Amino acid sequence: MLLSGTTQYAIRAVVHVAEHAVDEPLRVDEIAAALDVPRNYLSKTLHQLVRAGVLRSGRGPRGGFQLAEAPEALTLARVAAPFDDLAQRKCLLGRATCTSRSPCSAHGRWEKLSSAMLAFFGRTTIADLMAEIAERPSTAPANDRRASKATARKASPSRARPAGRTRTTP
Amino acid sequence: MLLSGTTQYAIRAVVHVAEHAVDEPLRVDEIAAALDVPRNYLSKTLHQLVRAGVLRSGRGPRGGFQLAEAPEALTLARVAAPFDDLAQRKCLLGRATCTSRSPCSAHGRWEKLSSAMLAFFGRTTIADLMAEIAERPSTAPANDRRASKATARKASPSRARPAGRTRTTP
DNA sequence: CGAGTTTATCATATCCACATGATAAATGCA
DNA sequence: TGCATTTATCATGTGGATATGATAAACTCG
Repeated sequence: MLLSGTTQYAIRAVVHVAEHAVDEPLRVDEIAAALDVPRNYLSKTLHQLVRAGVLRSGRGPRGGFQLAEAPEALTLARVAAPFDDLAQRKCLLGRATCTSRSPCSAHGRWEKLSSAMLAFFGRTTIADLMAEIAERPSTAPANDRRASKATARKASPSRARPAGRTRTTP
Repeated sequence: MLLSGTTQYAIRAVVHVAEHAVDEPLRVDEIAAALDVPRNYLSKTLHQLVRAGVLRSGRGPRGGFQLAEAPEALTLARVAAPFDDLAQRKCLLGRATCTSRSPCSAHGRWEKLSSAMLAFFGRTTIADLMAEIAERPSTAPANDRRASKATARKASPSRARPAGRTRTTP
């Protein structure tokens, strides 16, 4: 795999949180069920994302996970960082020191692709991956305005919560 | 890592064989020493390459490993195939079925890069990675000329062989 | 043939990513 | 305050990639 399983969990989880934890935090159980991923393992993974400043968490009733920043600010590189050293892929043959000064035999040919990959992870954001759910072109917004999500407010809560007063980002 | 450690061994080993096993086969001990990888593990790895039709092997005195085909015919994809399912990297999030019909959230954005990667492995050959030793541009290429090594043809054989009659590809 | 050399293969060992289950700690609320 | 809820953490298990060491099988050559 290109990314470790844990990193894939992390990206999918953060996208899911970004999409569904708009009003109130989302609990691990819901995320794990939605992604079909082991609950306790995901819990640990999410906690690492909290420490990395990608998510925020709270315990007890009304606890759960939310984004710590706007999805447009969360690059895949940031989400993957705690689990995967992406820069390591710069050398195809795994040499720790593979520079243009001391290149491995594949260096010159691989360089362009590896830079493109790093750029991809550095530029693609969680918001980019949310696009397809957000899109709802009934009124046909021309290009990529996923802001239209605002119209479809509050996608049906998968599990009925006591439905207390809605807390809007305390 | 992008490629598994074993795959990296395999590529480096095949390049080494291509460069040094021109007259007579090369023994595992020499390859393992040159690459600084565990001998028996490499032996097993090389054997898989034999079964894959990348290398040829022989036992006993005058045994060892040679290329089974011209280095121009050996793509990285072929060398990596026994160890690594490169096509699996087509989906960033690891979904088995991730097509344009049923795409993961990253599909559209990742597609171009993943195809470029597959193309790279399908087109780059062992000969390409030998280039720097093979090249002998006595007419001075301006920058980055590590090719000057090439002038010192046939780097000293690390271990003296009985030096019998040279057998040229039977 | 028989001795020596070299790959092929087998039986284990080690390490790490991934996962599980139980318990602790924090939080909200009646 | 005390109970229910939810994350945090700990102890442990499992499987596969990576290695190791020993033995078997094939080959060369005197």
